[in-house]
Amino acid sequence: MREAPAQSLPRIRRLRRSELPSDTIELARYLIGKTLVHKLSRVRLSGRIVETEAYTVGDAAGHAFRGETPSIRSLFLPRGYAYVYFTYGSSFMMNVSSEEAGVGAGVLVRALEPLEGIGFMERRRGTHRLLDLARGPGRLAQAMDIDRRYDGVDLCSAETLWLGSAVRRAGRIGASIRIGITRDVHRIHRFYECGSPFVSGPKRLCE
DNA sequence: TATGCGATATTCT
DNA sequence: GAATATCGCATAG
Repeated sequence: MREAPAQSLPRIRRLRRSELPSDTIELARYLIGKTLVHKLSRVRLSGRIVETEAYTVGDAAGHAFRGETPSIRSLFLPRGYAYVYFTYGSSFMMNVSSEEAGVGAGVLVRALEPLEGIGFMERRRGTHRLLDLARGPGRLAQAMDIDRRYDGVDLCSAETLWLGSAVRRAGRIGASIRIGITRDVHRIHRFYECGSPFVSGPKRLCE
């Protein structure tokens, strides 16, 4: 498998914090179509964000619901910081903090369309199936080599892991209930690019 | 395609 | 001890 030449992509510009909407749900929608970039010493990994979920203030499904503890402190940073945690004994997941300092809320990045470093992602994931590289939050973190080292980093200024501009306009954005939660299940806080095969979850949630 | 289950580790009760 | 913002494999249809 050969990698797509990076020069075929439009230049990816780092997003400034002032460009990020200061509301959790607006940020979740805004991030669809934007890029997540991880610069390693020899490769650059990047992918187009196609699926997110919002975990707002007062949301019983959100980790910040019961107040600040050391393990979730990154959710209480200003918008644009990474909150990375480990769960189910096997998966890391990455959120983007989404409110002002001291307020706990975030956006879970659930799926990417791989753009750069696809060979590296294939090796990390142990598969050559493009659709399975970053479809789902745990797979995404594994493909992008994201773990707790990145908990608390500023995605608007970090040298290694950052949010970038869109390489092409997002299609129509759909909304649905969220996946894998047991509390506040009714909230329509999941967003995705309609028709993208890189979106996770059952088909009935992708219309 | 859809559903079910076990694995696994960190955190909170 | 219980719960968990999941995954991958198994099985049935």
